[in-house]
Amino acid sequence: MRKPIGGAIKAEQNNSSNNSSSSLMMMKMRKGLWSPEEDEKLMKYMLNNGQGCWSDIARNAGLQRCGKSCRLRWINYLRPDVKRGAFSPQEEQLILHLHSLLGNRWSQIATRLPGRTDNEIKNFWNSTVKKRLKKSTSDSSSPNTSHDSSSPDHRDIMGGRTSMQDSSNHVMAMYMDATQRSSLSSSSFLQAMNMNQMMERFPLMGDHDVPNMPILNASCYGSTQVGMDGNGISYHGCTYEIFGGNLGLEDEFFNIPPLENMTTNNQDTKSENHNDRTSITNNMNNVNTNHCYNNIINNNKHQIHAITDGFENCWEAGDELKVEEWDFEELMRESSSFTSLG
DNA sequence: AATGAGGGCAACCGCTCCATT
DNA sequence: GAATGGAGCGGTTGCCCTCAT
Repeated sequence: MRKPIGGAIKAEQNNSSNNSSSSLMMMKMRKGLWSPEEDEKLMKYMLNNGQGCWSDIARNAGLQRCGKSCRLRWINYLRPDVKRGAFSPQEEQLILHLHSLLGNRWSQIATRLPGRTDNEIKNFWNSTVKKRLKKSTSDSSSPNTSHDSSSPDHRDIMGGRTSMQDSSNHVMAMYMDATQRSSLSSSSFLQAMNMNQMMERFPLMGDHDVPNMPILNASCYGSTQVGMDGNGISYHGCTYEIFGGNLGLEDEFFNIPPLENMTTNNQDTKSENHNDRTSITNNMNNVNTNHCYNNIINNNKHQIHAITDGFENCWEAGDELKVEEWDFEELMRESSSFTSLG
């Protein structure tokens, strides 16, 4: 909602009939783009006095802005540690990953990307990533794409494809369910769509001849391990493209944890929307470490076949990968270790 | 060179949460 | 317990820029 600089001073819309100080303040409140002078004022004030009550800051800094506006400007633009410029492939990957965990909780995602603001990430998602997802969806829905799962070649590779498709539907349903319950936005729906496509391209999950292999039920979905190379997702040594590839992360793992996590432990529907922000974080901070996940990450970080080892370890151990056993903080440490953001 | 479309991004809006009174 | 105000969050808007025509 960019407005002309200096254009929207409400005083001009009112006359002097209202004499209260608060009204005067409101009358003088400036909106729209920040001028360099305003930036300088706010920056100086913040550096000298530090953060406090934002309405006081606005007043004391001599700004005709509301505290809210000052806060936003500081956080999104003036803060010394704010990182600007294009997102690196690693950052992109981490955003995708975190979004699969957290949905549109941009502030939560932003805390995992040093120097990036929630607004920036949100904008990035709403423009770039959504576009890619849409493109990816339309590409794969095209009957002539190289990923056409109905092609004979593909079918050869896709042993057990039928179950995969059923399973991916399951995932979709699950995801949708989680989406509904957690009030996630349409972007999550898009992502779910994309996840389905991804799942359709993972032949070996359906091919995995392990009795009782719980293909893509909520638990297994939670531990779906996907390796990344420069061109996309690798699974059992096969490479599948997502988002047109080029997401980097050579020889590294990319875990797609279950979105179900986010809700099964938060059945209290009141926790949804805003107040589940904290409950989710707290929940994740308090969960026990999923040893299966840690086995995979810690012991087999750079080996594709480790993925299946991880699965088998899980099921041999008879683990029901309960969603509450998933250690978010641990994951984040691992994530940061393989994304080397800076 | 002119212009229209689309994308990127900064900033506002409305809402909720939380602390204080 | 209710009211109030500040802070923070996600959604949305609309201006500016770039690019295709």
